[in-house]
Amino acid sequence: MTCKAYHLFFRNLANPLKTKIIAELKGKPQTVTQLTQSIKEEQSKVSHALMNLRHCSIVTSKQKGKERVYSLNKKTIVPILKIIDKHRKDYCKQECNF
Amino acid sequence: MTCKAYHLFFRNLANPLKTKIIAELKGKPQTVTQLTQSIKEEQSKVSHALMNLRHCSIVTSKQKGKERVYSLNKKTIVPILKIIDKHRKDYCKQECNF
DNA sequence: ATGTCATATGAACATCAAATCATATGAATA
DNA sequence: TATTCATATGATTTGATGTTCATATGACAT
Repeated sequence: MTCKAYHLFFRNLANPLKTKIIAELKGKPQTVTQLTQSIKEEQSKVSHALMNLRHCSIVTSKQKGKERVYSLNKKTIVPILKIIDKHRKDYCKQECNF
Repeated sequence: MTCKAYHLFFRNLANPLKTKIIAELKGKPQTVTQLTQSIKEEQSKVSHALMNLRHCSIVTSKQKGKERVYSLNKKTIVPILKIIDKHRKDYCKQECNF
């Protein structure tokens, strides 16, 4: 089992910043600036994170004027999020608040 | 979204050693010694990895004489592995061999 | 063409997790 | 209870990953 891209994929779900972004994009597609505002993180952090997410096809982007709009690739992510929720219910106790 | 246990959970899937162990245990429950042999990794590495996996309820263990047998918590993991496979097919190209 | 807004990139640094190594615990058996 | 086999644990080193900051690119408007 040595699929680099595969491990990169899950590293995104192991990272608070990236899951914050995923959660935000679950609501609606957003530009980088919108994201930085809604999750209150620095622009370059967000851009770096989005780059990783894009490489793993977790998000897609399209140019719109001088902005770039990022969308969640729901096809792959939504089923995973469901399992996350289930697992959280089963095994995540009081220390959780998301 | 600040669930520590949740991110710990996915860190396991982001780690080659731990996914190797998961893949091995998919076949059948095994002792630590069996695992170290089948995946050819050091005992303490395997033990440390198993501890993490256990904390996240990805594996369970039961004592059997002086050995300890580890089993995969298939209820949670199998659906995730299915999504992994699908994602691999969709987005993982030639650089993958697992 | 220049300026401005939006985003991306690179390199240096900081942080955290994994590997390592030595040792401890625990169970069984003589 | 001393010994051996099996596994776990702790401390340290190492290595990878995220953060930061400064700067570059790119698109649009003037």
